[in-house]
Amino acid sequence: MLRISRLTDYGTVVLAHLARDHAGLASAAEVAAATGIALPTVSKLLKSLAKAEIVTSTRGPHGGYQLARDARSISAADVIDALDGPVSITECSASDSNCDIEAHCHVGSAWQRINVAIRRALDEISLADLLRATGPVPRFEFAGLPITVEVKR
Amino acid sequence: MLRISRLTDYGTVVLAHLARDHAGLASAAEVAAATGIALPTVSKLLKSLAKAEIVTSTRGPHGGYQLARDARSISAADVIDALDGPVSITECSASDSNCDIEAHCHVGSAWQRINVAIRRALDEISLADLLRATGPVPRFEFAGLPITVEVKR
DNA sequence: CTAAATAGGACTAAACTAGTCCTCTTTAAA
DNA sequence: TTTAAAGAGGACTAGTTTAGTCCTATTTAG
Repeated sequence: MLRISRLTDYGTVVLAHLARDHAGLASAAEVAAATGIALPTVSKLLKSLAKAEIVTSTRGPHGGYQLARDARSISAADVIDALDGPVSITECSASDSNCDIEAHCHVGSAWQRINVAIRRALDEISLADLLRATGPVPRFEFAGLPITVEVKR
Repeated sequence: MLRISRLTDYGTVVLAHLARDHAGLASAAEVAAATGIALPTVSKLLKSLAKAEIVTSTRGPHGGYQLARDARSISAADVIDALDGPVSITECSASDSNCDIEAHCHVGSAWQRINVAIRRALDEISLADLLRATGPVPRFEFAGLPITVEVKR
């Protein structure tokens, strides 16, 4: 597993549409038509994204949504935060840790370190990067060893 | 979200116990007592880990489990694969993609690139690394920019 | 032979997710 | 000033997933 929710995935598709069609306002209905995602779902997504200030909304006739800032200033982490809640790889890396086995746990900090690293990587990936069909594959390092990235399976 | 399941988290705790207590066989009951995780759950975890050849099992009285190989040769990705199924950040990055909106999707490859990168990072983190309470925080790079890792929120 | 241990899988309850729908508010235009 | 197009906010439901338990079979040391 270790996956983002389908809504977050759809969210990036919706944002991608707004970023491409950067002329201005697009209504939820327009986005739904363009992306093939059901209107109530698009509407829900855009409302969440507006609340997170990733898009701005305009009410009334001819209203709609548009990106609140440049696509390069919107990170994958922003989108995940808005739609899936904060990234935390384990329950105990979330703030309200009430872990039953904490007293016996010898691995807590390790997952948290991984979490910070993934988090940071997602912070650095912008919507603009997501839009580029081709481009550099992210590179990771661990413990000082550079790692070249290839598809493995 | 973007989190591993609680079972996988517990799995690392169980493996940590086996790695620390490297004298040899430990029964599921012993591990349960040492970790504070309920016996049926520990048992289930160890069965899955045995199937994935991360631990070896010995039946009969005085039987139990032990690591199948050195803790440095067991990666976080191995554990996640065994307990959570293969890592794939979105549904369509899994092999059996049957995405309804594929025709409209402009972001597919991007998540897959992120997925590969996270996957690769998890491949490089060993159980031995997880056990070190302190140690280097993983570093990531994206698009050639080195990123220093700090706790951000 | 017996008992300690794992193997395998069925099953249930709880939690979470996705998706829909309803009512209210805002606002442009007739 | 009225109307209708749009978003805001939230309640609700169905479906899926996950966690956890339990039962029966198999293996094997003593």
